Amino acid sequence: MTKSTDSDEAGHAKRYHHGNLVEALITATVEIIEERGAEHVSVREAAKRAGVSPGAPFRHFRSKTALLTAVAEQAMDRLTEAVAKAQSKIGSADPIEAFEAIGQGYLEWAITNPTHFQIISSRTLIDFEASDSLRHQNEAIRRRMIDLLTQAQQHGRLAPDIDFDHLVLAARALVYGLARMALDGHFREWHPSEPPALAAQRALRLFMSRMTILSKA
Amino acid sequence: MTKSTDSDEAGHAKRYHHGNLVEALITATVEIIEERGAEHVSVREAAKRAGVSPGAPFRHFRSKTALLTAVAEQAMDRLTEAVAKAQSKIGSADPIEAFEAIGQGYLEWAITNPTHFQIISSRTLIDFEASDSLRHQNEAIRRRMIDLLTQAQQHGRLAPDIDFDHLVLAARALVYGLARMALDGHFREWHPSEPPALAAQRALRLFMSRMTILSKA
DNA sequence: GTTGCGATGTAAACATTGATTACATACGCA
DNA sequence: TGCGTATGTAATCAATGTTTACATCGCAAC
Repeated sequence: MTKSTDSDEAGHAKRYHHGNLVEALITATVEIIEERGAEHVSVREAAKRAGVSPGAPFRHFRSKTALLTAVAEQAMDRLTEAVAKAQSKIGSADPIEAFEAIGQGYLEWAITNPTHFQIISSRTLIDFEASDSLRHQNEAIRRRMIDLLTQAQQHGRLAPDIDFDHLVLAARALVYGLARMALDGHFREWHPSEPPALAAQRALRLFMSRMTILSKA
Repeated sequence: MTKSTDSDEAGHAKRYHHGNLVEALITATVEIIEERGAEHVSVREAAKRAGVSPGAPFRHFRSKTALLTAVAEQAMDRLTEAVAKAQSKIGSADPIEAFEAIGQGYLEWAITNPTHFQIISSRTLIDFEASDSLRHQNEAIRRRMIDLLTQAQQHGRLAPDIDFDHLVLAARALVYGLARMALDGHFREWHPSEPPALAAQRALRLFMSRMTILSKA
């Protein structure tokens, strides 16, 4: 059978202008990260998958780093969304429960989406400082955590002798550490009957239970 | 001034055989990681710094990954040494104190030597599974942590209702998370008056104090 | 409609990189 | 002394990031 025009994999007619190259490049890049890891992304490969010439990506991204940063921004949007959803899911207004929900939402998302989490947490492949979106969303989550713990402290739900700043630091480090351990394959030696995501959840639960005071209700 | 022979930067006569190329390449690679990050190491650059042709490194390392893995092995040796020293430094035989000393030694080393820690914790640039040395030393530290907590439990120094496996996981995640946060620049927003290494120490101290029971002595 | 301009693509080129191959040299042991 | 093998060089290859000159399309103004 003959075709009047060339076509790409999806069967669309191959036009000179792609129409949605930015999105296509980001999608292709995510695919490559899934297959080979973020360190082994190549712009040319992404261009090829988008059905476009090697130079085309540079019309939209100043550099390879800029492309990867765009991927990170998309990923951060999804993380923020997942964290928000985890918070709204628990009806409770209890600040401790809300705080833990952030951690659980973060953890679940990071473990379920290792590809996206990998690109977010990398600071050598992307230009974190140059992206307002990345910095602001990161800061927003951090501030929300501090707010919730401040509320908890005011309600007498934290041990009075506890150092507030270092508790926040420990909580963030615990969640971040669990997520990165999952990503870096540190769970390979874990009990096979308990999935990593569940183990991480329980470690966080343990931490919260020892650091906080149960509500009187 | 005239020289009878060519010489390298250090002034040694340039011989056809380098004499200690393996070490020189590892050293050069560490330098490059310090300057540009582990992702941007190039074998050719390492060869140039060692005063040798671009193909020479491949006589000693099958691939770029193998070179980076060798760097990781050297780094892991030093980490093991630092952890051992931190343990011997505290005279106490108290298992809880020994456990915390491991964490503090690990943390201090990782924060003081970000370059070496970076290459150890990367799992996409090196071939962790292929290196007996890396796997064994990693496993040794992990086993030592479990041993110490087991002893602590037997001496009644852990809360009886605590889940042992998840405590070990949380402890490891906390230390690993703190180390990676320092490496990834997450401490930039921290109080300038308290250095990151100290803040991390205190977060770990807080964790330990809430998870364990004070000795009667 | 036609025109024309800016946005978006292509093709070709360049320097750099990881890796291989054929050849050169020198160390150390018989 | 002589020779084999470990270790180096030089040349080469394909892949990559990025730039430049040119081609094509989309769309607003006339």
